[in-house]
Amino acid sequence: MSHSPKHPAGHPAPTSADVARLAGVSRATVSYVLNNTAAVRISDRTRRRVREAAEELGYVPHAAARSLRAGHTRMVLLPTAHVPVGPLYSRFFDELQWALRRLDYTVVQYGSLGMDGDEAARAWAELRPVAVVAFGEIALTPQGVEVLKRSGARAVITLGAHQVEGAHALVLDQAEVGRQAVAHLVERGRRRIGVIMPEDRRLDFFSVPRLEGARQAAAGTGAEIVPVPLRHEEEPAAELAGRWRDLGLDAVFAYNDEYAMLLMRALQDAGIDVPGETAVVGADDLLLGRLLRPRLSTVQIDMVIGRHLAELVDRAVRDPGGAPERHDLMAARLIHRESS
Amino acid sequence: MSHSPKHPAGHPAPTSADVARLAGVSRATVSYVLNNTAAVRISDRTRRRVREAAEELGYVPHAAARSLRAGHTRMVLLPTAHVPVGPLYSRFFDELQWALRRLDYTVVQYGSLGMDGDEAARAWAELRPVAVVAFGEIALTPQGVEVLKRSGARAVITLGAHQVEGAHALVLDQAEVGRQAVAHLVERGRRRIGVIMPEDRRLDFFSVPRLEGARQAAAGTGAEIVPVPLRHEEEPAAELAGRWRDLGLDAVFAYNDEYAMLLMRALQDAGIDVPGETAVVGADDLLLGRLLRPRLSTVQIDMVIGRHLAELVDRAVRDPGGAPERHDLMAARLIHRESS
DNA sequence: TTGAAAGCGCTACCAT
DNA sequence: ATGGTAGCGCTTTCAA
Repeated sequence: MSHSPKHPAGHPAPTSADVARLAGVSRATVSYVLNNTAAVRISDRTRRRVREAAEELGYVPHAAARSLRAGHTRMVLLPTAHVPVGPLYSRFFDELQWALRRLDYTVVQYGSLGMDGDEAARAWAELRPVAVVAFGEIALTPQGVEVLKRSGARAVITLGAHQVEGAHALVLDQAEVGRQAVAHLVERGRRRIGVIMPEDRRLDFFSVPRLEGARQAAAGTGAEIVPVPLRHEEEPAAELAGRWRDLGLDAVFAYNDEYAMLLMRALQDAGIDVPGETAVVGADDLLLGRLLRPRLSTVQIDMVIGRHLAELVDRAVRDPGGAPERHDLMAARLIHRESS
Repeated sequence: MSHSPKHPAGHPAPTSADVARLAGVSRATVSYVLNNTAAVRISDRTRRRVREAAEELGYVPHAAARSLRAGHTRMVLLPTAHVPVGPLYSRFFDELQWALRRLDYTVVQYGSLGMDGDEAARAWAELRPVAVVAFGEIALTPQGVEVLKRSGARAVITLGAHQVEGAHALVLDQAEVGRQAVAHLVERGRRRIGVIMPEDRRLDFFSVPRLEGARQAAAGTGAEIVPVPLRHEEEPAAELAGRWRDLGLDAVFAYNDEYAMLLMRALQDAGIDVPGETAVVGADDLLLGRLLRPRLSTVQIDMVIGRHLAELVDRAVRDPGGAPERHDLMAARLIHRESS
C-alpha cells in the first residue's frame, strides 16, 4: 500500500520560480512576460530570455494556483451521468463546446454517475466553476443551485423538463413529443394506442415524459393509452409481436425511430400489416426512418442550438444578478410518412 | 466591458476560516474534522460544532487550494475532440468512468476540439492530472507525453491505432475491421470491392485505418479496392446507386452498419440485387443489421472493457516507473449473414 | 485536544 | 523596466 516515495515522478514540475532563476529575472517578470501583461513594459531581450527559459524547462503554468490567486475560473462544467446517445445530442454537445471555447471558456465534462442531486452539486462546487450547465439526468434541487452559487458559480443553467428555482432553465419538453405523436394518431382515427417504454432505465429521463405527453393528448378524445415495455433486442420484440393481437392496439408510438424500426420489423415478420392493422410512429427523425418500408412517420425534434446556449451562459456570467431566464427550446412537429 | 464589480456574486464563498470562526475553533481543527484525520483525536462536542458550522455556511472545500497544497490531484483526464458516437463507445465511456470513480479518481472530460497535439498537451498539463487517457482523435506526440509527465502526470495512456513513445498504449486496430471484411469478401470470390468512405471528417480516425486494412487484405489476392466517398444522406446514396453499375463493383465494405443500411436501401431501390449482384458488409454489429432484409453481414468489434482500462490506469499511477505496457485490445470477427 | 504558522504556485500591487 | 512581496484556501508539522 506504499502510496509513493517523496519524488512522485522523478523531478517535480518546474515552476515559474525555476523559469525566473534560469532566466535571471524575478518571478513577477516571468508572469508579466508569459501573460503578455499590457500594463507593464518589458524589454525584448528579457522577454526572449524568459521565453527561452520556459521552453527549455518545459514550463506549464499551474491552473489551480492561477485560479486560486485570481479568485475565479473560466470553467464551464457540464455534468453528465451517461454520455447521451444519438446524433442529436452528440451534435449539440459538440456545438456547445465549440461555441464556449470561442468565448474563452474552458469546457469540462464531469462524470457524475450514481451521485444524488445534492451530493453532486457539492462535488461540482468544489471545482469552483464559473458556470454549470446541468443536463437533466441529475435532478438539481434549489438547494443544489444555492450551494453552487455560494461557491461562486455565476450561472447555473438546467437543461431538462422542469425549471429549478434560482437557475436559468432551458426547458426541453419531452412531453411535447408524445403529445404530437398521439394527437396525430387520434386525428387519423386510432383509438387504442400503445406507447413503447424502453426497459433501459437510462432512457427514463426521456421516455417517462413522452408517455405523459401521450396521455395528455389522448385525454378527452376517447382514445386509450397503453404503455408497452420493450427491451432493445430482437427476441423480446418478436415475442411482443407474437401476442400483439391480444393487446388489441390499432396504433403505437414507439418511443423513437430505433425502437420503431425494431418493432416494425417484428410486426411485419408476424404478418401484421403496417399501417393497415397497426400504425407506427417514431421520434427523432433519424435517417433510418426514411429508409424503412413503409417509410416511418416520426416526430422531428428541433434541438436547441449549441451556440445559443453558449451565448446564454456568457450573458448569465456577465450579469449574475439577472433574473433567471426561461426558454422553451424544443420544438417538435410531426412528419407524416407512410407508417401511420 | 466592465467585467465585474469587486464582489462577483454578492458574498464570497465561505472558507474554512469562516467555519472555524463560527465554530470558535482554529482552521486546523476544521480541517481535521472535515477530513476525518485519523492521526488526531478531536472531542465529539467540537466535531459536532464544526460540522454544524460548515453545514450552516454551506461550506464546500476548494479543490484547487487543496490540490495545490497536496502537490497532486486524483484527476484522470479524458480529452475528447468529439463525443464519439455509437452505442459501443457510449458504453465504453460509461464503464470507464464508473470503474475509475470506484477507484477514487475524479474523471474529467476535457473538450479539446480544434487543438493541435502539443497545444492540447499543454492545456491538459495545466490541470495537473494524475493520469491522461487520450482517445486517439488528437494525435499525441512523444513531446506531448513528455510535457504531461514533467507536469506530474504519472500515467499517460493512448487509445488508438499507434503506440506513442513513453506512453502506455491500448491499441485499437481499426485496420483489422477492414481486413476482416475484405478477407471474407475475397474468400467468397468477389474481385472488385468498394470501400465506403464517409465524408464526415470526424470519422477519418476510424475510416482511414479501415480502408488501409481493406487494402492489406486485398494485396496479393488479385482483388481490387476502390474507395467510394459517401455522405450520410438519402440523395447522395441514391445518386451513387444510380451510377453503381458504372463502378463495376461486385462487393462493398460499407464502413459500418449505418452506412450499409443507407447504401443497401439505395441499391435495392435502384434494382440492384444484394447479394447477387453486389455483396454488402457492414461493421459494428448493430441491432439494425439483423433487422434488414437481407440480413446484414458485419464485422463485430469487441471493445476493450472499461474496467480493464481503469485497472491499467490505477496500476500505472501506482508505479509510474513501469515500462510502457502495450495491449492490443480490439478483436474483430466477421459475422456472416445474408448480404454477402 | 487544539492552535499557530509555513508554504503549495501564481499574479498584482507598490517600490525602486 | 524590473523586483519584492502579500495573499488566494488549504493541510500539516510542531508547540502548547
